[in-house]
Amino acid sequence: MSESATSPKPDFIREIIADDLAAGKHATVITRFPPEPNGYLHIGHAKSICLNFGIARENAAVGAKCHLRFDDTNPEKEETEYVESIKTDVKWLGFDWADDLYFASDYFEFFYDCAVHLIKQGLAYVEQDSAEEMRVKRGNVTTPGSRSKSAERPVEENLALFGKMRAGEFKDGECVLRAKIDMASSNMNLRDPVLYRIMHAHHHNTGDAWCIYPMYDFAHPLEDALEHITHSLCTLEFENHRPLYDWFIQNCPVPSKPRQIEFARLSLSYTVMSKRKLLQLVQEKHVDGWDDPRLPTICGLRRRGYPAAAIRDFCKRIGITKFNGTTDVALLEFDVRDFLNRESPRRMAVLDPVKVVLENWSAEPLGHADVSNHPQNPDMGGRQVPVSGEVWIEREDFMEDPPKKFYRLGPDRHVRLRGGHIIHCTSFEKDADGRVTLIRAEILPGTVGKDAPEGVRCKAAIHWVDAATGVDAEVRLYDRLFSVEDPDAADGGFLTVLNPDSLKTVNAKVEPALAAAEPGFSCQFERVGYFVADSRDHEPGAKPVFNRSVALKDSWGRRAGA
RNA sequence: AGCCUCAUAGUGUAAUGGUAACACCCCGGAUUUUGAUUCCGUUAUUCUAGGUUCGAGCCCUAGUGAGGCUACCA
Repeated sequence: MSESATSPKPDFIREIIADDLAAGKHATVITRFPPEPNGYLHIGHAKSICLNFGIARENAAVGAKCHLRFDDTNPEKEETEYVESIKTDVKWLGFDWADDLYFASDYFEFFYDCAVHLIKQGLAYVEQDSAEEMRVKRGNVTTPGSRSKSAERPVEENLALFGKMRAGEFKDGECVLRAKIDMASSNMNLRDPVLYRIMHAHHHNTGDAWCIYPMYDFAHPLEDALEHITHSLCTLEFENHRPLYDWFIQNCPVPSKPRQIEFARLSLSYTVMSKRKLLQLVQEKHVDGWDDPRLPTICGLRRRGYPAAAIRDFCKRIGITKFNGTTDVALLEFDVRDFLNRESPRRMAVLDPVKVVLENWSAEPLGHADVSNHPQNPDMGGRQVPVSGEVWIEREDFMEDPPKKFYRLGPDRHVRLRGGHIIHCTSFEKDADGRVTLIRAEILPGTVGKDAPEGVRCKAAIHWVDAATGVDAEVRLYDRLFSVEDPDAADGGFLTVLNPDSLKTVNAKVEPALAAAEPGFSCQFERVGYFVADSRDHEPGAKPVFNRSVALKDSWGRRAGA
């Protein structure tokens, strides 16, 4: 069992698609995930990826597909590094574009032809007003805009001018190509939008072949139509662009008529999701890089130990609507815990060790303890953990003066070493600061695999690591993701870390079986949380490094270890 | 201010015009060789006001609140 097998909720988009299919409007479904390669993917993109690739997968019976298309129409912000990272992350999330990998920049010639077509129809013209003049003449939401003299230029002149734009005879910003639609429209997007601007810039894909680049509004519908996309799914902020999208589909010589449908983007509590701010965090080195485990980037979540299947489960859980809300990260964390709980083997580790000396060990010495890898799933088998007369236990599992409902070790108390004996604490030592330095205890012979004998009160089993064979491991601790104090502050917003102690490193004792953990291996450290062998730092043969992934719930009303 | 979109427990989502529900979170209980898991249970919901209708979360009108648009970004 991996990912929960529940089929996705039939959201409004899937209903539209089902209706279109039933009505014979399309023989199949083709969707697309169209990122601009100007940054790394984050959990918000995962929602879109799961939607688009998910729909394709669900309609595989009619040959549905989902394209991966890089919307690379702005050479200033795009880099090959981002293209590669996006491919990696989409794959890691468990999706496959097969042969359908495209670049908007491969369609530049077609876009150009469409522009020429619009000019010939009298539907586009070369504007020589400056950006500032254009802004002023565009009017505002209450007052209609007005056209410049450029709009009256004859077709032949526009054609010649546009040819010169392409030929590089103008400098950046000297002129643009605009669609001729409606300067009085209540929809600002229709007030003669810019189609092409001049940029003498190097493009990651087309190099220096072009010095004019198409705008998103113009290029996107053409890209969709060219690829025979049936349903073009995008986020809510493009709602007002749909009339323009349809206008281009209507007025350009395109081979198909895609339909744009909008849904709400993901917003997560306590989390920065804007590409701009993520970029800032990375560039200003507030974080370790794009894959810093505190970041909500796909690679960050991966390094943090979030399974791809859990992210997919989460995307199913939150559904698709047009409601603009903020999802609590608790929903995400639940799916991660839920998946890890089912899939991760259990291992023992001690983060803050105190030594326990078992003074009567020779009364019933064990070579090893037999421990189940997953008590709820016997199929995962068990393992033998070496044990001797000295073990490490967690400091917080011993209390000198325990409160009422503390069930673990204390003076003259009993507790079970998981998979081993029940032990009885006989004495302990403290240093000058009152810190416990050593615990002395006795094993109760005959209690391995047996209930506590009559009269012995033992309600808990604690994890431990054998002092003789335990392995030192580096463990990186962190809890919450990054957050912004005031994202919309007048000063541009201050980026703050919710927990400044995040990402601190401690040295832990782990059982020998973990020393050989493969990168990406996740396990549950009993009563402490889920950990993953770091997928980036951990080199085979080196000392293992673990990241704490998601804390277990703690019965004291907080997250364990928080 | 004009136009567009949205509004269901604390959070995310369901509900051919016909008894408002599921999950998460929270709290309580049972089981437990992980204070986890599992199981059971508690609390709490249709933004407001009108209208249509035998009947409205759903349809209509107005209001309120939230988001988007006034880039040669996507």
